[in-house]
Amino acid sequence: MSDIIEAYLKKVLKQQEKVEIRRSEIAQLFDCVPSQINYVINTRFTIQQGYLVESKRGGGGYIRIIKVRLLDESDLMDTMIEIIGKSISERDAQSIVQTLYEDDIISKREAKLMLVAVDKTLYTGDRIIDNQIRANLLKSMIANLKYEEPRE
Amino acid sequence: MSDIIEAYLKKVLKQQEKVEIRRSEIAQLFDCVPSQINYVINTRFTIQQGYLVESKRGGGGYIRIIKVRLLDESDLMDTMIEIIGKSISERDAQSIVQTLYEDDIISKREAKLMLVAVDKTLYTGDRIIDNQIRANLLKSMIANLKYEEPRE
DNA sequence: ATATGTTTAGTCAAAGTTAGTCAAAGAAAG
DNA sequence: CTTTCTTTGACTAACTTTGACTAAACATAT
Repeated sequence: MSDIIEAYLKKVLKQQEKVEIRRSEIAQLFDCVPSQINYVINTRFTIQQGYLVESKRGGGGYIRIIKVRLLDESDLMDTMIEIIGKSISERDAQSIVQTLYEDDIISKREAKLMLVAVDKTLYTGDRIIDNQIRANLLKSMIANLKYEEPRE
Repeated sequence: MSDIIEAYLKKVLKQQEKVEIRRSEIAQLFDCVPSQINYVINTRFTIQQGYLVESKRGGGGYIRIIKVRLLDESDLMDTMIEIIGKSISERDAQSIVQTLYEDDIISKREAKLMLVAVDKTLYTGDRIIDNQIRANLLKSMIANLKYEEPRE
């Protein structure tokens, strides 16, 4: 179900940069509870994945999803480094790598390398420490790409 | 039993390069416990045998097996993985990356990424643990470069 | 202006649905 | 007889669905 709703919204976003919905309407359209829409947005339309979400409650309320595409690669990478901060989950890290790949900043092989570097099973086993190591690695890798000649 | 399930999956993969199953369905089809499917996958669809496996749990979960093409240099890479073992120093790791680059197995950018991933300052600070993490990362990275996925 | 009611969306935790792990038991091979 | 491979199932982990409760914005009456 979540996958279907995600696909629907992304399809719209392929043609427009922005989509505005009424939560209850979409819920009704797909015959699910309204909060499922929040679940989809929280898991598939995060800033790490390159989406911005705005909403308003009350009469005339809405949820707006905007596909953000930073003009400059360097800006995008700076923003990502900021988002990563001191600690990051495996899932969020994967989203960031995915976004870099989709925005054509890294190749598929580079993406694979970065995904490996971010894999939780390879570190210490302690959640908190692992999230910090992951943040360190990911930030360093991205920073490194910034100062290298563009690929190909 | 395992052989039968293996044969079934490989038959599908002869025609499709990719197969997606629901673990419980296949288990039911062959009248075995679900975890038997994991056994088959772990013993017969490894990366050494040229298969990539992806999966997702929860509602709409799946197991996906993808047939990949191994690179010509994959034997050399296997040797490197063996040499790395359970633990490796930063210096030794650097020379392995260097070798990969000189042998034209990885690009300059890929080398840079790997060198970052192998940098001691990014881990825990404990030398023994760091050497283990480094070995895990490096082996996993090399293993992931061994194959090429079919087109999307 | 303020209070009250209505209409939205947000949160969170419990329940539900998959797949993963691991070790003990059983079977087959050497 | 011993070793290795396979089968099984109890337990765990990850992801999704659901719904009761909360919060915010707007509308209306006082």
